[in-house]
Amino acid sequence: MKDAASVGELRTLGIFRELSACGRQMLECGMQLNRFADAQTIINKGSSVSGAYVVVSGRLRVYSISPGGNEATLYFINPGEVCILALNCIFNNLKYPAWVQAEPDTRVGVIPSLTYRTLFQNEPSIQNLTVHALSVLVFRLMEELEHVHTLNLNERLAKFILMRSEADGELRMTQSELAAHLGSTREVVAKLLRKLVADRIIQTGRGSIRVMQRQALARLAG
Amino acid sequence: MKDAASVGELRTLGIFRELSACGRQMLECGMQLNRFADAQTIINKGSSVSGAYVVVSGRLRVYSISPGGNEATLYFINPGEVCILALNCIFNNLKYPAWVQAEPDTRVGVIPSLTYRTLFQNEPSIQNLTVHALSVLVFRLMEELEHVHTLNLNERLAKFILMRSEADGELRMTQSELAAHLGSTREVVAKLLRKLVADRIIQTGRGSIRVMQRQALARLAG
DNA sequence: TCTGTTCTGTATCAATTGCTACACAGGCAC
DNA sequence: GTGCCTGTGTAGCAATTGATACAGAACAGA
Repeated sequence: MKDAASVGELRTLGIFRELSACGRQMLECGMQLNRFADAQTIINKGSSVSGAYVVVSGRLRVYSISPGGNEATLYFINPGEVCILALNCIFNNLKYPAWVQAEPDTRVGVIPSLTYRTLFQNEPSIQNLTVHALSVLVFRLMEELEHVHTLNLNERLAKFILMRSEADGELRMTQSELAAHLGSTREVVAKLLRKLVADRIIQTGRGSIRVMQRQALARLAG
Repeated sequence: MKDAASVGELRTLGIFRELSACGRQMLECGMQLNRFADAQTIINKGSSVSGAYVVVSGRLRVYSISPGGNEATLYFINPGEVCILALNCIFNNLKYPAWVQAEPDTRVGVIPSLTYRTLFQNEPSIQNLTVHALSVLVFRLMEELEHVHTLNLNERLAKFILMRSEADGELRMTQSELAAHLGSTREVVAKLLRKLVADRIIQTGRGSIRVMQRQALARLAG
């Protein structure tokens, strides 16, 4: 790997700590680091997958696009997490089934497919990492699917704002992006936000939302 | 395992074929077989998971229940497949996050948690089985999530009937069950089915649907 | 400052879906 | 037969959501 700092960071994040010397060497030789200063799409649906993706810093967003062009966020990949879809593709020789977008200031390590499969066969820690990452994703997807089935858009919006806002209540995101995350349209989101503003539960600004009453929002989230 | 026929069946289904002698013995000693002659709920949300579930014959249905009481099918587990949620729970010591219902004439093998974790550590074939099963589930869930976001109920209904009907076009299922699978209500499903009947794409009967024009249905499925 | 772009605020109408209510048909037990 | 239960067919209204349209505010750059 060309970036020693990133190797250290990955260890700090709890990844690859228990590798054998052999495995570590394989990893450090094979891994490549990609930096994404600006938000940009880095994988398109149907792309071939070159390897396992590990987020070092920043965040990746995995989303689908409807025939009408609307986006819907499937899930996020945070620092220290592995892109499971890419793992799937590696293990099953599939094309990538969705789009991936890097948020600003994101660094991603790429472990070539062959390297990863070899590591998986020989390193218990990689086996556990893989299974655990898959497990977490399965739970997230099931939860999301359940929410889509059981909650209406207003509840999902409230939940999303709660989950994604910072400790100070700030959520920097345009209404269009918000709508994309929820698989809806900007106008509908704007209408729902309007009600929340009228009830003084949130304040809206250009490109940002500020939560004023966290508990009230939590009640609305069902 | 108390049922030699089932061990053979599982091998035929491609499971546990490549176990070491030691691993096979562990499995045969520890595995229990449960038979479900009638349709019944076998796991409730929040239950503790006693082990890994392998479907020998029949089918399991995993579903969630909304606060209002509506069911929504998350996915099915077919013969030769493992219940991944149970695996998740085993590896992460979690309670089961959904309900599971056995269809009539279903047999399920249960491998105690400890046995499975030991097998996972030592048997490459179990590692692969686990990762592959998780991968397949992730893809199914993502596909379902994408469909919920991008398709309307009519399209999802058409897709469901297509996927679940037999080769002769027969689908034995009440409209209520159909609605539960889709996370909707009977009345709405009945309304949509009515249109399909009027267009002579399907015929409806008590507890069954017969596909008359498979291609027309496929077009409607988006 | 001017201009073009992005984002927000708002209104209106259409389509979809959920909810309630009720009639009728088939099957089963008595 | 009679009554009961389950399942289907249908109607109508309410709520949610999507689609279209347009005006104005904030922002960036020339």
